[in-house]
Amino acid sequence: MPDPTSKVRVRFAPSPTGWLHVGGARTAYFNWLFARQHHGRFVLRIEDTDVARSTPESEQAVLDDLDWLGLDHDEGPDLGGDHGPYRQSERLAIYREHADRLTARGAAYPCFCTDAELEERQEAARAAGRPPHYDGRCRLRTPAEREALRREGRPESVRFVVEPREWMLRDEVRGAIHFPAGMVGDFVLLRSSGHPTYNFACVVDDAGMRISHVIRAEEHLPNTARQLMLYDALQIEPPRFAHAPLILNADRSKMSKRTGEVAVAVGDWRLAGFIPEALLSYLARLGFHPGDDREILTREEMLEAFALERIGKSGAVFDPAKLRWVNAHYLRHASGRQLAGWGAGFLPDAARTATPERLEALLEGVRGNLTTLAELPQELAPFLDEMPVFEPDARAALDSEAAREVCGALADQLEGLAKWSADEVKSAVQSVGRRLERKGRELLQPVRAALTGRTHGPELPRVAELLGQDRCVARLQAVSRRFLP
RNA sequence: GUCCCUAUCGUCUAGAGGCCUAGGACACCGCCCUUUCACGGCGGCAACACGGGUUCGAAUCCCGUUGGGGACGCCA
Repeated sequence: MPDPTSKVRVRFAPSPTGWLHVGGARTAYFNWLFARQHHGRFVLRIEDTDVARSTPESEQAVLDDLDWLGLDHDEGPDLGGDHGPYRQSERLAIYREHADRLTARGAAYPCFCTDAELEERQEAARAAGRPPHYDGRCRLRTPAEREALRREGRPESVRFVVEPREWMLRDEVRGAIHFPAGMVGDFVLLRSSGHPTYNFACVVDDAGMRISHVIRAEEHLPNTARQLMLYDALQIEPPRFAHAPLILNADRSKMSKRTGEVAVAVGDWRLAGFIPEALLSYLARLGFHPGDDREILTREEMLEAFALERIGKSGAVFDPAKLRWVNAHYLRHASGRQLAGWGAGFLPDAARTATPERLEALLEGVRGNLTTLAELPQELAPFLDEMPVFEPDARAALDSEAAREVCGALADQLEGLAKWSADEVKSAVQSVGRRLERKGRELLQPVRAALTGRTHGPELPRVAELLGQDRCVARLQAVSRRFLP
């Protein structure tokens, strides 16, 4: 519950130009944790100033992914709040007002350079080995020149006057960071379209929305210098900043949409059968350490353990293998009911139509063999279909006189059973083993293969229990008669 | 090119001058448990980038080199 007296206000500010990706999910999680543990407010702000790339569909997708992850916000475009609107495209007048104020004070000025001119000069500067900054040529124009340029119909943007001084940031995770003078040139505040640029909108909104802590990824570190300048010019106390390390590809480049041998979209992991708890737990440990040996932390445990000072400084490679391990861990320890909820979208029709009790029993039976929910159909199939589909190694395990003999003998034994339980089946198998003088792999592997068509799965007595007497007998008989579909 | 950040096993990381013969986890390998596979348990492999300082003592502090990354945009 947000506490109205808490001063902590954090935000997650995605741009709706695609899907939520894992880096964004981690940033959102860190912000959410910080807000919740300080009983503050978690604000969702949509940064849709890039008109060409922003779409309502994308905004909805991001909202859906956050919802799936269970990262609920307190203020946002969908909920409203006291500091809205929460979509930057709806705050244009606010940016204009601030830009005008800065211009009136001489802290900003109109710029009439065109894209082509800018690009040309930038390239020239690069070629000459100079920093590719704006050369400031519109800064000194007289009012008369400006009027003339305006009449020519040239595009008019607003640029910020960058003072020749150095800046210092006290980052909550990195400590003091010095930005020397001359690091950046006069940058654009308002585009000729009237839309603000990222740094300007970010500062105006963080200030306007009373954000106390900006927790975001390291890629924004150089931006912070510009933002500090803006806070200073606007005479606003800046928030505290915490920059988390980047999430990296296997080659240590920034994990992004294009370099993808690994899925980066949260939605892709969801579709691949990963559960939100596992994804969040894994992501949290990328660049964060709880201070003890725990590898998997639930949301509640993270609420206890999370601290800005425990965020690391160096980039972290995203390792799908470890995510798989975390996911499998959650699945193995889940109840049938939980699994039924998580796995709803992955269940085959035959499982959907089963009674809840039957479904939960099946899920608890197979959970030990699951890494992702996407494996549900194949793991469940032996228990749902009339006859199993035999995998190659199961066929191989059954391809001997000895194996068929075991199956035949066990079929007879099971057929005569008056009571059907895991224990009864177990002793029947034991007695067949004794009689035919077979044990271990020689005995159990053919039985498993005959019953399920596979060489791995739940413990045998449990398999038998879930399958029922008739199907067990039928399957063993089929194999003993060399009848493999 | 310029600026900024960063540097411990393949990967995620612990480590705040002596507790370090560098700990945990994933992955990999072996053994045990289970009359099978998996799960689990136990064990193994495997790292302080390099060079200078400071100090009685450095993975830890300082400087440099190298590597990696990010940013330099009317993208965010």
